[in-house]
Amino acid sequence: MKKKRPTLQDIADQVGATKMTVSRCLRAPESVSEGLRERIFSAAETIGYIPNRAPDLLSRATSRSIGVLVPSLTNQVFADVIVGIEAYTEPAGYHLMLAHYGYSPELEERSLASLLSYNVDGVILSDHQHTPRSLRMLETAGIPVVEIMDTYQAPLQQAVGYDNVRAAFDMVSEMIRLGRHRVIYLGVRLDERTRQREQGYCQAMEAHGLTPVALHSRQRSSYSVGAALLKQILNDYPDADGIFCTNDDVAVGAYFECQRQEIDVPDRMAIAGFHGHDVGQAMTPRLASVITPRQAIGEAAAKTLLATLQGEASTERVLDLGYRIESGGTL
Amino acid sequence: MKKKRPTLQDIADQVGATKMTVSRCLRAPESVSEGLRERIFSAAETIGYIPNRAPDLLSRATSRSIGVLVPSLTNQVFADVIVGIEAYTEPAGYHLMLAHYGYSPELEERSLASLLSYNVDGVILSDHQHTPRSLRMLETAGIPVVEIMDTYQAPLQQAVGYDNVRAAFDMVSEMIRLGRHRVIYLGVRLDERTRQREQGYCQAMEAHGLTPVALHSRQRSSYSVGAALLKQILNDYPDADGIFCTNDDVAVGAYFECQRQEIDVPDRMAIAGFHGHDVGQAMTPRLASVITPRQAIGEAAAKTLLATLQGEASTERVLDLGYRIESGGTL
DNA sequence: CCAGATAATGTTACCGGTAACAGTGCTAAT
DNA sequence: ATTAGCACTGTTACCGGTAACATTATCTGG
Repeated sequence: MKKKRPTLQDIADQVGATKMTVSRCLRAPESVSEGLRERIFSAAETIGYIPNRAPDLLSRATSRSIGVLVPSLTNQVFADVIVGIEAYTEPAGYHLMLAHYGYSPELEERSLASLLSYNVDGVILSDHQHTPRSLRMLETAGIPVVEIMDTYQAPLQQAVGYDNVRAAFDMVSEMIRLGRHRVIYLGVRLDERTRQREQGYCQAMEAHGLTPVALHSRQRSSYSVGAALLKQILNDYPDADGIFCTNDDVAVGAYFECQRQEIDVPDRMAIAGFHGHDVGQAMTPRLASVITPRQAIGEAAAKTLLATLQGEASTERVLDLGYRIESGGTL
Repeated sequence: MKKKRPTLQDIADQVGATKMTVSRCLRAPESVSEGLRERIFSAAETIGYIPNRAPDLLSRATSRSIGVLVPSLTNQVFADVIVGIEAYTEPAGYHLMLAHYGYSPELEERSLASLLSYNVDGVILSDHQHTPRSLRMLETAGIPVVEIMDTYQAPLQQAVGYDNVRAAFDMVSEMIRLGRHRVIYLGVRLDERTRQREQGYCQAMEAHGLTPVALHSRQRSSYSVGAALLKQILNDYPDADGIFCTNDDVAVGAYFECQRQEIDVPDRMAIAGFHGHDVGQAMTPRLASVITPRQAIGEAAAKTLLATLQGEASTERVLDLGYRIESGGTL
């Protein structure tokens, strides 16, 4: 026999009123007479009342929660995004329901179903690739959806991000401009964005009459993958003079390997990463990278979502927050 | 006029049955006649039914969700822990409700109240310092609680972690054993564990008749803080021959600064960190660090919590998962 | 051929807040 | 004195599943 947790009724019993009055008192204290108000508050305190979202949730008002789906929680990129989201949702009294799906649309579907079963008021998705079922669910749920991390051409509803293809194009163009002509692309885990960046890389190379060469690893991104890929390059493409990595982890890992093999960076090998994470920006030489506005993306996505929830008609469908090419000291 | 999302009743209407039958069909298909079963499933499909946790939540059964409170989402440590937790909760059909509190017990209280209002079935806390109100809420909520990241002497219910004081003591002892006698402690953001590690550091120094010196930064942990603190040491304690950092970020930042100033590591300056993150373990020389079982902590915490929820009496209150001293190449 | 088991479905009530509406008692103005 | 008006409190119903119980149809064995 476990004692159940206190309800409004328990407070009401204590002060000799109805739960309706108690409810009112807690939501609009001034609408209840002073004496009663004091007794209600003190009873709530001593009894240890904890508000309960469940009824609200059931009567379809609002769950005051936002579902956030990210491919990975350990990826620093999404940690930054989440911080940005929270910066807006927390003050607004919204709670985040976080789930990750390991870059798999099928798992995304599972997680999405789970989130929707909690009646989230809106969702933020980190990809544009969704299963037909996911699309169905989102449609029938009838809630605001924001897709982040790219300027998707045809967002479900709204998108916030930057142009991955163009960012890669710009970075590789810069490398070529600085005299690199045998730049190799390093990709890991073939997700959407890795492909887009490869596309931008290829476009830049071809625009300058150069031959694109891409190396991939199936493993998840890590420093050691970067190191392994660099070794492979030294072996298979000994005349390569630069690498453009799909993210900073790979780039830093490759740089560490260069250090070990006493390969001069950037003289012998230029290295560029993506995202501009702390490690790369703190080390010497500073890592060349595409600095992406991760936190700003989270903030903008949350802001947009909350605005939509407040019924404010959203003007634009795609919000491009851009990026910045940081040449650092490795080009 | 927005169309509301489909309910069991909608399916029931479609197939000419009651929602009770539909409910049964979805939960135990074999208890419904074959023909009806098929019609129900196909109706559910075409109508786009999404399960709804709200009623369950309200009728106090189970929310099938676990609240997880971490001080920071960007801190790699907790990302790892969360992955460990998910590894257990996800297959069990539990959803995580994540919140962070920026190392502030007051914010922890706020977040906790929010989590409890969603009727989470259990909570995992990353600290042992709680406000009186938080303690009250946990008590009245009457749900399982696991405190992680240390072997707290007197856990609220159960604790999973490692001994921060002893870990620091062991690492510093190792540094002293290797001939370092003027080791300095670098702490950031004075949270509980930073203090515990300082305590272990002091104990080790004093045990060898050495004078402990601690430097602190109020800022949050980062590579640049590590670099800044190292500069300060070179200035204020020019004869220091080693640093023990409260975490790897600070240690790696300090190492980068040594590189810039061409200070030989470890000959002139030994560096040790805490947690054994990827960067430190991937770089050359490998960073000396206390390798903590972060993911295992998450797994064990989730496992314990789920076991308690299943009514299995838990034997031990404190689970010590230990740590490992990695000497790397910086000692 | 019927009692009684068995399978399949229906009925009712409940969880805990709150919207909507309905009092109740008092003051103030006609 | 009557009544409108206001401040305060109470009553009822509802949200959507499902436990518990009731009912009906079907079947089986003596």
